[in-house]
Amino acid sequence: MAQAAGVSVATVSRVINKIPTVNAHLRKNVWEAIRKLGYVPNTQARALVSGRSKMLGVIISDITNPFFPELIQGFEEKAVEVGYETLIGSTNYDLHRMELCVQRMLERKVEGVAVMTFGIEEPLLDRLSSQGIPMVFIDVAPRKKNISIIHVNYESGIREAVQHLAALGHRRIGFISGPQWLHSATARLNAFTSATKNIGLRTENYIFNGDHTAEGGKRGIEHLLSLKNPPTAIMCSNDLTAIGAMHSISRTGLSIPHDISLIGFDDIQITEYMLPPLTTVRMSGRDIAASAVSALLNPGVAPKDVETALVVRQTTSVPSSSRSGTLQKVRSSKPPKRIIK
Amino acid sequence: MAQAAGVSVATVSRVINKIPTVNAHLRKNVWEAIRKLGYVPNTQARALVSGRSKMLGVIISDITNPFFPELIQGFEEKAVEVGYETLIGSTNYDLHRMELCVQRMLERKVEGVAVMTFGIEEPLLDRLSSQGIPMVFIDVAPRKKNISIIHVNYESGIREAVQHLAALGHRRIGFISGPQWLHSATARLNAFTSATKNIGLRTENYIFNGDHTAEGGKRGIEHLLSLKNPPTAIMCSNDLTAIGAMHSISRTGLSIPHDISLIGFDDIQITEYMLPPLTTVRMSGRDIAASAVSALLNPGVAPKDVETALVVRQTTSVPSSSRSGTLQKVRSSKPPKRIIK
DNA sequence: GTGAAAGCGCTAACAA
DNA sequence: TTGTTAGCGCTTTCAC
Repeated sequence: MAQAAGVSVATVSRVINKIPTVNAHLRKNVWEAIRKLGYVPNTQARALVSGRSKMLGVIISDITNPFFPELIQGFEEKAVEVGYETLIGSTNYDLHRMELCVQRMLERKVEGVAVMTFGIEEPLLDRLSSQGIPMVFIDVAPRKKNISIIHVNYESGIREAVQHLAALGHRRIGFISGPQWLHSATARLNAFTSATKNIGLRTENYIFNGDHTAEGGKRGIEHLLSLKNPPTAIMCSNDLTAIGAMHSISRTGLSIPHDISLIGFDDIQITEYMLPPLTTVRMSGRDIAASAVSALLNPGVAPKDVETALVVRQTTSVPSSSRSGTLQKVRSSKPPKRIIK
Repeated sequence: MAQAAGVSVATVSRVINKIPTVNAHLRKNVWEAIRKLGYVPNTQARALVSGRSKMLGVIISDITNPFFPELIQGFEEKAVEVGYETLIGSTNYDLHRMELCVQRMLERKVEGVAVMTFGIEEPLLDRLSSQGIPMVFIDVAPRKKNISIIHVNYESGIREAVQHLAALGHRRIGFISGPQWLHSATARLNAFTSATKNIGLRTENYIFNGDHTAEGGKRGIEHLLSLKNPPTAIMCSNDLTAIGAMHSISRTGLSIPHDISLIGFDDIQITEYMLPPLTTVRMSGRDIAASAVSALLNPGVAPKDVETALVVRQTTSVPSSSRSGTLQKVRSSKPPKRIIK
């Protein structure tokens, strides 16, 4: 290659790395030879000598969790943008696979690891940490050098959602939570509690402990609707829960949003295709991914928080009690059936 | 590292690569030193000297297509299983990004590329091909050395679906197709046509040209239901289309499956969460991924076909016309509303 | 069975 | 400004 252009390998290297001190003429020759020979620099060799692999790792847990695809795609896109490759590892909650992931990351000499799984074993973390590899976590992480944390602002979106419901006239708002050991779940519950308290609503009896599955959503609905004075609106700690809730509600013959309003959390892709499309609080996987990439590349600076926001679709409306009341006359209790043609 | 174990680097190499001709005693020493020092072999260096990167590339097009996550996850899993890393490139239908993807794959010296996007420019393909890099495509590909093709058996699943509908008593079955330039779409349409013809059904007037989007599904329904003698069951070329169809149908006041049966294709994750859960033909992204990985690793042998199969959920039932007829008394036209407690 | 040494394709010092 | 050279961490001959 070098001789094809009539120069030394060093010059080729300089041209490729766009070192400005190269004679314009030679530079042109080199580029031509590169094109003619279809030459492609060997990243392995560059990595070996420079000590920089130009790779970033992401570790995720549950591959069936519909939140992750957006996260991964966002990560990959952002990484490519700044010249990095992405190594994906999925642990599927399996400790052994988690170990393998860490090992792979170490072997490939990644320059940073985003741990998007919930929890990682200390010893594994230490292996990464002791190599000085920057890491980034969501919400919580052991305090260590070169570990940064992306904080998600659950409050903003959930407050918006609560206020949206309150503005619609709802006073009895229920909440189906996620598992209590999950930080992001308790944070959402807390955000809900304080948002409702702030506007003078009491919700103690309207909280059901779910588990972030559709099944949990179903159970939550069964419980909440069996109350003597059931809530007229229900928020769910994630979209999967809300979807389970939708199924359960529709099976009772009640209609959404007419008889009961529903709000999810996450805004996974499915939600807009639900019937009716689910109103939810958006937590952007892309934002988290972007924040993660820049956190890994700038280990010193604190990553910026990720905001959440209400996305109003069609599962919320005024409570049915107020519909027949004097205040509002919204529409007949069911839209008339319309047969095409 | 080598001196820590009191041996030469060559011996360490032999131990790590499990060359059997190493003294058991020394071997033990080496492993101990490895553990004690937390030594991790440098993959870049190994790749450089061995000429084998142990990486495989996947190129996908539309990152919002819900079919891909399963594909990618399956690929990654399978690749890790056989000791390979996965490089993902998403083109988003952008030619320039496709070029970048190919360039990245070349630079990282991947040992194979699965092109899961629909279409790739010849010159790009040649760059890969001229390096002797094995490639794998779905359904169609230029005939070249080291290019293999995974054939999807669309017929089997679609035939099953048609027969399922016919067995239920449907005689007027519609089809909302995908875009005609897409091979996988025309293959599905052909499979449908021949499956219906085989059992003596005429469907010429019941075929609508969709585009594999929910929007296309909506338009398809509007057209098909406006026919003088509308179909009692409709199959869709993919799940997104079926989801659009569901929305459209429900908006007319008709109910699924009571008034009209619906079947999708792909079995993306969303489908089981639809209301009601969508009956569909499963094309496993995992199977395709697994087949792709082994095709790349064994460029000689033809990869095995991927089968499709009907997954019966709740969007199909006997046609409403036969319900009130003499042949069948299935159930009252609507399940009675049941209020919990 | 083990070690010494060459060299994979590059980059970065140093010379010229 | 350009070329020469050492060496990144490993595998693989080739001696021993």
